[in-house]
Amino acid sequence: MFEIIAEPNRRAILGLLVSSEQSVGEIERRLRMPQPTVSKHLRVLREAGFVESTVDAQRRLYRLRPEPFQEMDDWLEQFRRFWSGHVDKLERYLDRMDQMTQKKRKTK
Amino acid sequence: MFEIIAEPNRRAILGLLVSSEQSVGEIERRLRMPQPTVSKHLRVLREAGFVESTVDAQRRLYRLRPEPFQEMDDWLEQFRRFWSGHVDKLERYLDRMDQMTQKKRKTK
DNA sequence: ACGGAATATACGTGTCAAGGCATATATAGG
DNA sequence: CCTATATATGCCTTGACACGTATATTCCGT
Repeated sequence: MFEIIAEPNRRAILGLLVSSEQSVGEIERRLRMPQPTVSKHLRVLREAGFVESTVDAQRRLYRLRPEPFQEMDDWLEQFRRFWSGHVDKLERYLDRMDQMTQKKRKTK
Repeated sequence: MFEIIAEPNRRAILGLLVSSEQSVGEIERRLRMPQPTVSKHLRVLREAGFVESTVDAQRRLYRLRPEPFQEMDDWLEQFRRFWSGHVDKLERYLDRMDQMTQKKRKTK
């Protein structure tokens, strides 16, 4: 999942789709990306579950699926706790205490 | 930044460091990862700003820096709006309306 | 059927990053 | 200084993946 969004073009595509579903051609024009490139990235995104597509005549419309984003959000959650103000400062304080304790042991 | 966390070993390292700062050896033992591998990944993480290190005799202690996580969180924010309940349902509804309108145009 | 629009996919190429192994470097104690 | 511990880095290999070009496939109107 994280490997998927590591690619900048795919992030750009996702950024477009968050507004509304779009066809390959629309993505192509808005991002100035060659059509085969668009299709290839969309395939990756589709297979990874980030998007789903529907057929509209010759057009394929792509839209976001929320699940992978929720999973990423879950992963990020642990770090959010880490960086929220109070916890952050306390952790650093305790780490410093811990270091001092260890240094005392070493010098013994 | 996203390319950094695309690598599973690095995510694992970050997952360890969220609890408390650690030395290379501790990471090595907890993740059962060869020492040079740990060092290499830590270097990548350090250069990308995810971690910072301090020296404790022969040991290098690594700890998290919050900024990259905050940036990722910001990026995810747009999708959070997308998947929050009400907006999500409304969007889908509007998309369906949009599709119907287009189909009517086509058949005209 | 044919032609056109839209898109998916095949094929080939070049780049790059992860991992393994070896070695260099940093720090401290005796 | 020597020895020990801890870690960083060099070198090489290899597989993954993005991209460009070409072609195949899907769908529809006439």
